[in-house]
Amino acid sequence: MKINKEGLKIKPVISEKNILKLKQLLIKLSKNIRLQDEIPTPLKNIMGVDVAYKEERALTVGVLFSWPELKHQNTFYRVDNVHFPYIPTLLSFREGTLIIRFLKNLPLKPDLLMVNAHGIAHPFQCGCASYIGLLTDTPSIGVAKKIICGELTKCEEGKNIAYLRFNNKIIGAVLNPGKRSKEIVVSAGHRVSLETAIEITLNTLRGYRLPIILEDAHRKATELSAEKL
DNA sequence: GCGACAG
DNA sequence: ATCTTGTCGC
Repeated sequence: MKINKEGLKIKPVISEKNILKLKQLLIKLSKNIRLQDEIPTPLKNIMGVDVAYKEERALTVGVLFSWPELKHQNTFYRVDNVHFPYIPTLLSFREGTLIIRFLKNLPLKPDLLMVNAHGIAHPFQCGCASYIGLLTDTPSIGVAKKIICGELTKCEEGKNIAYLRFNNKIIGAVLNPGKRSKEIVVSAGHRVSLETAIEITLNTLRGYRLPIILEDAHRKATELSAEKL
């Protein structure tokens, strides 16, 4: 049995009953999400966040980039024990909680957050990016590599984008639709419109699959976890 | 009832 | 996500 100064490192088993309650909580929280643009003007920076795991420990990273220059400004990180398992649709309670804890201990408050997860393009309309935005009252955008729910609308003529529809509402957009290996799914998290989320995502693509901000956050999370965990 | 299911 | 060799494609 693995033990450290923080106590027993055991992934808690979540009961079916509690899973249902958490799903209901997400549905309830989704009603507080605001989808109009409420970002600082002018927008000065964007922080990309990511988490790397090693056994039952997690290293959360935040990379701050200036906007619109997109220059790296700073890197912050924090180490925690993992307290929740990965359960499809409940990523918020595993990773979201870690990122929120990280953000609340930062010496600054980013203008906008970019998260490698879904925003409202989620079965309960409250993915990890929305959850983080709501609980920290910060504008947020979700960018994921796979669709978790919704159906693709027809790709507009000449455009490289298709919208995601779920429950008869447009919940997100897929860039590079078709080739599943390169597509990315963009959705509003909180206090940002889908149009703005798409525009910012498109303007942060630099030849990698994900926005440079998320690629950088992911790379630093991996590097730091190898060194610190 | 069955299958799908971000990181 | 993470564990990992060779391998397919631009």
